[in-house]
Amino acid sequence: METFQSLLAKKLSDALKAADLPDAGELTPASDPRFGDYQINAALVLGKQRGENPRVLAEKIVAHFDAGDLCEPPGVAGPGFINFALRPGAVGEKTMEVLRDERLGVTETESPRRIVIDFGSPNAAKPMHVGHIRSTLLGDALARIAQFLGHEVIRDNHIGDWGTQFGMVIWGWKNLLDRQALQRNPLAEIVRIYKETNHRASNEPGVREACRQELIKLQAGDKENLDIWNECVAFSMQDFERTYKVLDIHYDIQCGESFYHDRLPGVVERLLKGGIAEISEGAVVVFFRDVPELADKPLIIRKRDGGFNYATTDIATIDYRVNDLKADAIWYVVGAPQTLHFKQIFEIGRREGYRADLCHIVFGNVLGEDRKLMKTRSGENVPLRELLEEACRRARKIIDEKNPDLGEDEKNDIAATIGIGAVKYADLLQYRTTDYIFSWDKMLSLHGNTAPYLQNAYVRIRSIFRKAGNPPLKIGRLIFADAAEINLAKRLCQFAEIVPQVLNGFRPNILANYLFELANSFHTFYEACPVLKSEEPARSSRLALCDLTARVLQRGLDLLGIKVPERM
RNA sequence: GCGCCCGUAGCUCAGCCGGAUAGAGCAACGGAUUUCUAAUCCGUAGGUCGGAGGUUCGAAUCCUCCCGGGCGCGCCA
Repeated sequence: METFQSLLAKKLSDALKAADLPDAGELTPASDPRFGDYQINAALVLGKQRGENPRVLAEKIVAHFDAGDLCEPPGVAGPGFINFALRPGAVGEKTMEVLRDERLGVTETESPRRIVIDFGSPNAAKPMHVGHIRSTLLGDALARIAQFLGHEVIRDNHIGDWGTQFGMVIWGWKNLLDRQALQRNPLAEIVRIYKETNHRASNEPGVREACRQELIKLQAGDKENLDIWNECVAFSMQDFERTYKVLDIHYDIQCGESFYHDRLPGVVERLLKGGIAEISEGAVVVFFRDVPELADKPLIIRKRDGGFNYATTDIATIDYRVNDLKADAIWYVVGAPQTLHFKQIFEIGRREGYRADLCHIVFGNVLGEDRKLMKTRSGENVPLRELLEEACRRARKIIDEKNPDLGEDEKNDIAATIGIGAVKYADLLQYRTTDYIFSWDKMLSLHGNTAPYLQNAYVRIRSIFRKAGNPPLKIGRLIFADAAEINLAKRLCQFAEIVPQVLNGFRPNILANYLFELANSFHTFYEACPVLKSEEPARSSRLALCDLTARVLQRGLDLLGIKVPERM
């Protein structure tokens, strides 16, 4: 479906051609409502290129512009902007078109790609904590949006299940394990033995060496150690799954580090043979002498002791995703500290001749309200499950105050929808690279740009339809008697313009912001325009606007991984 | 030392491939409620966009330097 933006862009292109000018500038929403709905700076750009007066050029373009029924004849303003104001009739028709469209006007991409999205990636033998939340939420949202836009998405959980920590876990398992505690809470017991072993290993050289030996045995395929490892990983996965269920996160594949274990020797051999890697000080190293930025940043892919490290694994991972999964693009949703690492890894990918589009999608830290990395009072990472439970608990408390008559089960369901939604929305609302200050009070606030605010707009609409007995929509034509109605309609038409932009720079925050503005426009409409009490044909028209608003809110929030309640 | 990221209203943040008078939310202040859920709406006030130069008709945005904060830089992941 064409958007207003694409329609205007076409007409503008025609006008430029007719005026014997090349395409230039960018058609954007008007920076101020006083300038209309859209604007373009083409005349300014062309004026600069050709050394001509931009206002004269703008007049020339406008003279050739065929507005049709779409908009008023465009005006020239300021230094040479061309402003477009949509005609109400065109807004009405476009809104009806969106109303009839399952996809709410969003067209699928013309160049679908197969995209592997690597996000989440917790470490086995440790519970998930706040440090995993941004990668998980951001990756999931990008996956949902890319999929909706018609890409083939493979969500991959690259679990850290083969690190050196398993030497300690296995030693602890053999020497410290409390079987009963394991049965009660497996992951907690694994964490306990890991911590205790870690503590002892740093004080007792004998324990340290014993752990090293356990790791070597594991990597050599020792049956007993492999069994222990398998059990630990299984317990971890169960724990992750519980959290993923709460968060409504789903993976297509979960190829952790261990999946690549037996491919590592081949990777090193190939890179050595291809001249990409060389031996230096006993280790196998890749140098990037011709890349200024990396010239003094070599990458070790096999340690002097013959062991492999995570760089080797990541190269093997690219191999698999490109050669076996046939990925056109791989998106790594991984924190900013690993920027250098991915530059190195991607450069190796290029040297291997891979054409896939490799992106490191960085994001900032989660900070506490003291502006330092978010930790518990005792200085440990905040377990994700506890954080999510706290969100639901707080949401529940507010529901008890606001709507005490709801049933117990419904209250709990709503609390989960609101609490989890609040956590997700607060995170996604912010541009991903900025550090994010975690604040319960802000995200669950009853006021402002929060998930509950957006959910409330949806709930108000559902309430209207319940009260009206869920009548079938009578789709006649829309009536714009009040400014709030046409403003809402224009906003609804913008959904199709916003969604594709999210992938340009990986910015779910622009979708979150759009949804806030939509909810805001709706609330204004809601205050100004009674729906059920109004006479026909306004009543049907307003019901249609309500219905479409609900659908856009629901779909938009769904693209962010957020659910909506029917009541709250 | 080198490299990357960040510095915008009292607070939290948008805006950053140059464009019109720099926008939200919170907090503050003033209004609106016989409610289709006030978890709402309307309004007021609040800024040398860290600083200094430069490019440009035009700079929060691009370039250089400086200050301040974070992170990363060969055998952890």
